[in-house]
Amino acid sequence: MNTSRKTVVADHLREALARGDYKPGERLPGEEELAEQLDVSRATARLGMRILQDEGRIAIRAGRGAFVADHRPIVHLATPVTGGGDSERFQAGYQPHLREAGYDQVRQETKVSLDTMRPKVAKRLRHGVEGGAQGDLVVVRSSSRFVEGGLWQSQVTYFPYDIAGNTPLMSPESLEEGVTAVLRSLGYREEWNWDIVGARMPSPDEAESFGLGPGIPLLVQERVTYEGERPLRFTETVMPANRHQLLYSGGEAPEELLVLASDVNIFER
Amino acid sequence: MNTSRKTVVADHLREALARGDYKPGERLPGEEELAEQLDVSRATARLGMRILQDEGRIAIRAGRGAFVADHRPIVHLATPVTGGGDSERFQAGYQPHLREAGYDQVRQETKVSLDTMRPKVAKRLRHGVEGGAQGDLVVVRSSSRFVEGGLWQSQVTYFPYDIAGNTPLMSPESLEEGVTAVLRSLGYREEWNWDIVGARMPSPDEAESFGLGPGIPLLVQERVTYEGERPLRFTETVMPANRHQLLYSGGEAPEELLVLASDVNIFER
DNA sequence: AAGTGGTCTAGACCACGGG
DNA sequence: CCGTGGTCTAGACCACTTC
Repeated sequence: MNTSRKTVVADHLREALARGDYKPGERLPGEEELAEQLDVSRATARLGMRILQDEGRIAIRAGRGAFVADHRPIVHLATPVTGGGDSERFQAGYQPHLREAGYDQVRQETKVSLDTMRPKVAKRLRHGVEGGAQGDLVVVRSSSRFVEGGLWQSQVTYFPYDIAGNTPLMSPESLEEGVTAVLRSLGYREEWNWDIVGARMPSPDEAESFGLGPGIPLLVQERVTYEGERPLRFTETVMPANRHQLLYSGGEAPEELLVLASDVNIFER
Repeated sequence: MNTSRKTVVADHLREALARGDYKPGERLPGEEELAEQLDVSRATARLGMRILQDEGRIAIRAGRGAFVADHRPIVHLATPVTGGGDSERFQAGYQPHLREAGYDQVRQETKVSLDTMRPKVAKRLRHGVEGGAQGDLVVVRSSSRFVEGGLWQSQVTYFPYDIAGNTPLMSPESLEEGVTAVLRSLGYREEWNWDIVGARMPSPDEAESFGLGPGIPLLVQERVTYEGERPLRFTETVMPANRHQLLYSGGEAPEELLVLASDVNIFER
């Protein structure tokens, strides 16, 4: 059994939270106060709080204090369009979806560049293509989505140059109709795809740009779409897991029940 | 710009790792040694290493030292069976899949209990059902999968009692044929489903049972399957993100390319 | 027993946020 | 300005691992 002093502090707080002594968003006792209450040094109280922070249960802000974390992830429909018109609620696009969830001030920045493939990209886009003349060139579209001024989600899409070169895909304008539609207008059909979903902790840069403290992982989704055996694009989406969840539906799901799913929260007990 | 001493330590290590000075699994300099090299107190060196640990880049083991983290997540095909026979490589089941990935000593423990629905469970299983006599009862199947002696993944499935009561689903034997097949033999068809995928940090209990240090999030997958509008089961799967990734395929994906996807690693740069 | 990380203290000073 | 967290030190002792 672990009865170190800092564990005592952490357990003390954890129990208080479980009891509901403090509501989400509410401020907790400060380091000094806790140290006195539990008769430990301030450093130890600090270490104890740090544990709760690493668990994602509280958010500590310098000069302000510690606050109960409030995770309300938004659900994104990730199921590819294969199934036809799935749910209008989600199909309408990213921004309306967010607005509906109560967020305002949604903004998007897109940058486009031309680059040679990193090994990681090559591994995903090279299949079924000879490494010909421009076989190493990719069009890179990087989009950052901001909500209420903060970075919300970032997405990078790589297209083989012979598909996207000198097309609307190279314009930094946002693609209102969606990538799939633009590709189709260029004569390519996204017939099928795979998604890989995983999670990891943010790098310092990522933590900084997303405004994340310790205890908040990133959800990472990689998607490659194909026409036949030919890869059309590789998209990597990175989003803080306290604000995002992915929804995959199988079969012909009635919209009403997808809406139910969109209300799910893995942080719920 | 952050130039605090502990940041210097962290950056020093991060650069060394990026340079490839230490390979995955290799031991790093100790706290004392680092402190001396960089002319900081041991406590500061410690804090610096802690940062790298929280990023999931190194694993620190008491009495041993710090080691470069080596994340090699296994890809699990999560796409529901809707599409028919997708890929034999994955369909064969969990254990062979793991064995193929080079792991031995795979074991599974299943416990079955009868319980009343928590609110979370009710929210997911109540739809399309009147809260009748036994409407609150659920059959709970908890499975823990162990690999090389350590907890690998844990899964809890809830069935409405009027579906699973007095059936093979209440036996703690593992269901060789899979839940879907057993349900079918009981006259239920899993016509469609939704999955919600998210990530969060482990609780102390979870960290303990999975053997996780700081810096490793959990991947959480929730799945509810339906026949028509009736929920048949709710499954929650929890797995350490450094060892698991989920694969969702859309369209009729050729097996060869799914195999390519199964080689993807989000930790790659 | 030696080596390495884990915990803890007391005290100092800095940095940020809000009156 | 004050309160709060952020960083850092020096030194002590404990617990676990390995030889």
